[in-house]
Parts: sequence; structure tokens; C-alpha cells
Amino acid sequence: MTSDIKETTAKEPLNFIEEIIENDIAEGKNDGRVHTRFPPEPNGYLHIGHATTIFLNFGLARKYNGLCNLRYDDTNPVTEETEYVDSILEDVRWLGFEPDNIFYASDYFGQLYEFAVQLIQKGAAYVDDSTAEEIAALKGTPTEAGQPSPYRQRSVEENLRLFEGMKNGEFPEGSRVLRANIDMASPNMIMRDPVLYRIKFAHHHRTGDEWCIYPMYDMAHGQSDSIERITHSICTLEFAPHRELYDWLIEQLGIFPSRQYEFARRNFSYTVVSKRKLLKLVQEGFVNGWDDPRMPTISAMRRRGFTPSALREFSRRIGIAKRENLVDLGLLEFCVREDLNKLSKRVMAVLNPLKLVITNYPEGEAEWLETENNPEDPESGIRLLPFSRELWIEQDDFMEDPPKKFFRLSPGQLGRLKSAYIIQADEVVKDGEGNITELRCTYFPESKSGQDTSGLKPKATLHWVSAAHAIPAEVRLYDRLFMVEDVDDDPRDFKDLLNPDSLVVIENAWLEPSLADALPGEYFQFIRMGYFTPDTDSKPGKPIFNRTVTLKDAWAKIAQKG
RNA sequence: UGGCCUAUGGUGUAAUCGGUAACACAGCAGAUUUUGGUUCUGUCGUUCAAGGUUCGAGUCCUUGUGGGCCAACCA
Repeated sequence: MTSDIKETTAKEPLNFIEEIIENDIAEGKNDGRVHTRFPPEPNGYLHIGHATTIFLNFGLARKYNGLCNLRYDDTNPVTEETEYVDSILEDVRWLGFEPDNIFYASDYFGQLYEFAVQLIQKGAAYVDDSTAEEIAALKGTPTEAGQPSPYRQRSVEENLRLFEGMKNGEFPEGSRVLRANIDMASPNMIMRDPVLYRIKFAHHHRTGDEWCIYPMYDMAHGQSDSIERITHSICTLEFAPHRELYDWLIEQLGIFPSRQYEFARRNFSYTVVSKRKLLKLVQEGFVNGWDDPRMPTISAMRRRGFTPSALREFSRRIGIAKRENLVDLGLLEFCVREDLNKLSKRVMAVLNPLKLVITNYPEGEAEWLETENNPEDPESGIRLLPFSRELWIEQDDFMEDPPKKFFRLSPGQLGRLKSAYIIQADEVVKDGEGNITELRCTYFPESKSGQDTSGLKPKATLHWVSAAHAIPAEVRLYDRLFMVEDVDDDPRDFKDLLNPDSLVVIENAWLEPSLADALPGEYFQFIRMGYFTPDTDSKPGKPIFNRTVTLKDAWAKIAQKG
């Protein structure tokens, strides 16, 4: 009772954007309407940073009964492709959101052209014949004012004629641009007559060859927001200087006043989120594609076995603010474990097999033992596991000469085989080089799991699979992609910072037979080893599993300390 | 002698008229456990600096300092 009261009264603190929205609603701004948008450029796959932005924009719309559009910011045909368009929608949906509208900035090319004409007509824009270098030279520096272009004083008529000529393909690429007529001495560099339109004879993924002039970001983004009557246009901090231009264009055109708000983009430890760098990793073969499970892309995390709800929880916990940050990806691992602990089926798999023979168990016999599917979920039920004389156990679970704190199997010691019997290690069999090839044990028939009358108290419980029933599998173990925490801050080339052990492939793991038909999208805990999911490379008869994340490992910590 | 943003434990965020600096992760210690998992308990540790206003400052004022972004026909 009291805890219920606590839960309902303890309300989550608002982030600064929610405060702005609630103030706007209280003031009746936009008739209390909230409309956001998620505006990716389709020039790469979405990554973990986009995921937090998706949760922000779609989450805000959901929280305030508003709408959220997906809008592809496709104003640069040179870098944009439909492959990316498709993957973006798939990722948004996988995260649990259906856009209220799916738009493209390219839908507005006609309207945007009209806007540009309006600007020219009121003397707010002009065609400049300068080269890119000439424009840059007259731009000035942050501490020095720029100089006006020699083409700045052209008549409205001439500007109109030339801009139309640009549109009609009469001029070569790079020969002319349309510029806003603002203030070459503005302390804000963005306001020094920014380029609005450029000529590009490039094939656009949607409009084909219809256009040879394309609007710049500033000429497209705010106008698209306005056309869609977006109320809160949320972007990252590096666009803050653009806000002045965003507002100026809305003012000049007299269109719906969308408002821009900026938050700090997220940086993550041991990875990169720059699209340029991610593209390089893919193109130069440092990873096996955009969805290589080591990548920070949404498609990679899906393939690796992360859940949408873990990502959502992670996003909620890191919050939103305006300061520089480096988010510990360990928190994401925590969220993944927290979610998977509740929903994943417990199964047994041996990754580095050591043969174990139970010398007092009859040869050729097998019995099927009950085991629970998930102790965290009483609804999950039980299943049967085959047990027999020859088993596989984990190599790490036996030490011939163990340190004090090791309480798994060692000569003479007892161990519990999970859901089966207690055994005692008797004898080690070695090959000519002294490697342990087999462990011979005896078992206690009266110690059967669930009906144990042996009175024995082994300190460790081991996972195992019956050798005669096990199915072979490949298992891929992933570790952090980079060796340094803050990759972007490191002076070395980021490709020299890659972790050489980010992928370890185990070719000959043994799985319990129930895993034979597991499909991608199913989540498992390999008991004592971690969370795993079938990889999309799996073939019938040749399952491949990805390790999503390890379990917390207290023993590893102890062993490391010595 | 530019403009804008920003500064709270190791990390990420709270503290909504100026009123006991808190939550989570990580760390450490312990209990429980047929997963060295989970769960539970305890614990460590924080306001960039210096002045000022005030009974009282993370919050207000002044002056500094640190970090980030801006000079693509990228977004």
C-alpha cells in the first residue's frame, strides 16, 4: 500500500526539453500541440546515438499525445542511397515506433524552390558566380568580418533569371550558387551570406534527374519542419549556431514558426559513432558490414541480441542534457543483462569442451532429467535434458592444481552437475604433451537433482552436455571494438586503436539438443557463460550463436587479482 | 580583440521562489543461491576557482579558468 503511494507520487524529474514543452503547453502555444520529427540523412546506418534521439523524439510525442514524423533529410544525392532508407525504417520500427508520417525533404523540392524565389524577390537572396574558394576567402574569420561578394548587388530580375537558369541546367556544377543576403560582418559565421542552393548534376535516389540544383541543409531543414508544422525541432548542439539562420528564414518567408532546441550528442566509450568512421570500418573491411555485431549500429545490436527495451532503458537512464559527455557502455551492458535475465531461456552449452567420463554410470544408457527453463519466470516451465556416461564440461571448470579460492572441480573434489548428479573427480587422463584430455569421475546416484538424499554439499555447480546427444555449433564471442575508452580524443588514427580480440570464433562448441531449432530473435542464457542469440549466418544443421553479453563474473575478478 | 554552448562523485543525470546535494551504473564488503548469475544489505565518494550578496548559495552577482562548436557548394 505505502509503496504504491510512493510510486505514484515520486514522479520522474523532467529533462530540459520536457520543461520547455510543458511550459509551451501551459501557455497554449501551438494550441497545446506537440509535433516532433526524427530527421536522419540516409547516408549510413543508424547507430546507438540515433537510438537515443529516436527515443527522445518519438518518446516526447507519445508522452504528450503528439505526433512524430520520420523525415529523411535527403538533400545531398551524392551520398544518399535507398539501402540506407530501408534500414532506417526497419530500425525505427524495431525500436518500437511507427512514424505518424514518413516524409522526405526531397518531397519539398518544388516548394523549396518557390521559397528561394520568394527570397530573391524580396532581395534576401542572390546568385553568386564566385568559386567556392573565392567565397571562402571573403568569408572572414571568427575574429574578422567578411567582405561582400562582387555579385551581391545584382538586380532582382537578374537573380531570378540566373536562378532559373541554374534550375534548368544551363550552368556547370560549381559555377554559381544561391546565397542568402544577410550580414557579412555577423559575429555568427553561419549568417555571413550562407549558401542556400548549389548545382549538382547527380542522380537523386527519389527525384532521379529531375533536379540539378539542391538545397543546402539550412534551406531545407527548417522549411521542412515548418511545412510539416513541427512544433519542437530537436537537434544536436553543433547546430546551435544555425538556429539564428533557422529563425531568420522562417521570418523572411513568413511561414509556420517551428522552433529549434539543441541537446548534447552522446559519445560512448570504446566505440565511435561518427558516420565517416563507421563507413570506413565497413568499406575497408575492419568489420564484416554495417550489422557486424561489434558495430554500434542498431542493426548490429539487433543481430547481437540486444533488445529494444534494453536500449530504451539505457536511453532513459543516460538522460539528456547540454554538456559534453562520454557515456559508459557498461551501463548498456547492465540494461541488456537486466532485461535478458528476465526473459531468456536458460540452456546449457559448453564452449571449450573437456571430456568427462562417469566411470560408475552404465555404458550406452541415458536418462532424461527435468530442468527449469527460467528460474526468474515461474511461467516458463520445465524441459528434459539427456544425461549419460560421457559428458562435455567446460575446461575452465577443472584445475589440477587449483588456487585457494577456486572451488570448482579438482582432484578429489565434489561438484554438482546442474539439474543432475553430484560427482567426484577421480583421475586425469593426459596426452603425450601433458595436456588434459579427459576427466574420469564417479557419481552419487542418490544425489539426483530434486531428490538428493546424499547429504553432500559441493561448493560449485557446473554446466554440461551429454556427449552422445550434443549438437555442434559455432559460437562468436565479442568484445569492445576499440582498446581505448575515448577513441575520438586519442591523437592516434582510430584504425590503429581497434581491439584485435573484438571477435573470437569458437568452432567446436557443444550445445544441448533443444537448441537445434533456435532462430535469430530468440534470446538464451547459456548457463554460467552469458547471453546468446542465434546469428543470421546460421544454416540448418550448422547453428551459429552470438554472445550478446557475458554474465557478471565474480570469479574472473578474483582470478585476475590472483 | 568574435559568437554560441557548457562546467555537480570514476561515469551519466537530479536537486523547478536561495533552505539537509540525491538517483543509477561502476567500485568495495557481506548475506542468500543447484548459474562465482539473480536477489538483498552495507559502504566509499560530488558542486571549476576566487571574491561578493544573504541567517543560509550548486542555484543570485562580479571576475577568472577549463572544455566543446562555428570560417563544406556536408548534414
